[in-house]
Amino acid sequence: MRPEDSPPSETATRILDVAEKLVEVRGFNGFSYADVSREMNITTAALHYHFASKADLGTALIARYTSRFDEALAAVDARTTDAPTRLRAYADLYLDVLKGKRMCLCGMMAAELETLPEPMQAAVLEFFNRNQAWLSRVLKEGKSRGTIGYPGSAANTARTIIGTLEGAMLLARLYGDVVGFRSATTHLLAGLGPEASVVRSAKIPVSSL
Amino acid sequence: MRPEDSPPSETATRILDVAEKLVEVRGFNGFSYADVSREMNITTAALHYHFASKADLGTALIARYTSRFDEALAAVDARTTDAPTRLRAYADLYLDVLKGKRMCLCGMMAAELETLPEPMQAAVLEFFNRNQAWLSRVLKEGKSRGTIGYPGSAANTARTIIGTLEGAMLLARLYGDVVGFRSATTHLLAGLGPEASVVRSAKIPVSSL
DNA sequence: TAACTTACTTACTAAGAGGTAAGTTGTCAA
DNA sequence: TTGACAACTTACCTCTTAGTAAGTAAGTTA
Repeated sequence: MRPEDSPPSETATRILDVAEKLVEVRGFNGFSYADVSREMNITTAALHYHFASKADLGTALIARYTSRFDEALAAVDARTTDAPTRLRAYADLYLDVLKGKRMCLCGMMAAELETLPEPMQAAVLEFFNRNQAWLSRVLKEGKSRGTIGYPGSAANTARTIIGTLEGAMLLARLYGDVVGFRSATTHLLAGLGPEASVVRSAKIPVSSL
Repeated sequence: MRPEDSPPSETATRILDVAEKLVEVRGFNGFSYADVSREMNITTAALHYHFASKADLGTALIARYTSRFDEALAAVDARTTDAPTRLRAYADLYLDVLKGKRMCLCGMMAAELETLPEPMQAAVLEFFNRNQAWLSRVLKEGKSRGTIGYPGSAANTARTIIGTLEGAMLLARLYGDVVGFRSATTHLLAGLGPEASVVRSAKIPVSSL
């Protein structure tokens, strides 16, 4: 077994690349070490050398995905201070993943959550918590500057945004078109205009409390 | 093997019940015949008697789920003619499934789509097509009566609605609360008020075309 | 140059997957 | 009362799964 905490070797990186694609297309329960090994001309034993167990591989996948997302969000922060533009940029991050019949890695794992080993479950939750925290921050800033509006709490709205984007990805992949994803994000962001702060006089009734 | 096209026996129904719950919690790739047999005090061979292959079981699951949904939609149609009320009722259908840490059966299978045998893939797509058709009809009726508004095509809006609800379920299950789901549906439906027909003067810029 | 490390391979194992063939039991119609 | 059938069980099979143990070739370090 290879030493821990050392910078990931080139092979380890390639394994993560192949495995990530497999998870995003087939899910964590939908691929095996054999699939990865086949695509790499390497034995499954070699995979175990780099990632002792499948759970370890899964945890590493989520960790890398999360930190990439963190970097992307930091880049968005650096690029603009305008909240609506930041939200649009956030939606575009999902768009990048979607190309190539893929789902968001963590969206996929969220669906399979109950079957995942506990450390992976915690890591998936952490990914969404970070997204929610970033979005909440942007939403609050936007509201205080009057560029954005939403009813209820920022945290709840953030969660709604994430859910909408994950769902839009699911459907876009199903129908094999990116156009549907675009219209969904447009609809979503349009609903976050400044006027949305006002609680709408519910034309559409709220059912059972 | 049992004769086909006969009305499903009581045992077959129970198998479907148990399997459906397993799929909604763990996914189609996340359970085995052994899991079902364990929960039923029956052998796996008996399962094969009722459903020759796992693919057959999966197809039967989707068929039953789809026809139940069809019935529910027909019931909504019978209950009210008001488009906004119909949409709210539609969202409430998802809410029923969500209780008990479950995902929509077909939402789950949509995530795993690439790993499913082709007949199941077709059946999943059919489920979403029917939902889209029903929603499109309701949306068009609502628009013509001025009770509902949306930009772009009814088909695209319908797909957005489905995606939003599926995504909201995913997140609600992840965080173990139904409240988030409610706020997501409220946000969604609020964005379908009559004034939404007007193409908004995009406060939030549309990025790359 | 001996000792150690890294990055693998070969060759295995146990458990679990989906699936099958043949036999058993109970019910019911002719 | 017999034979046919539905609804199973027992006892298997084969393949795939994750995982392991032992060995090896190519460096690297002391």
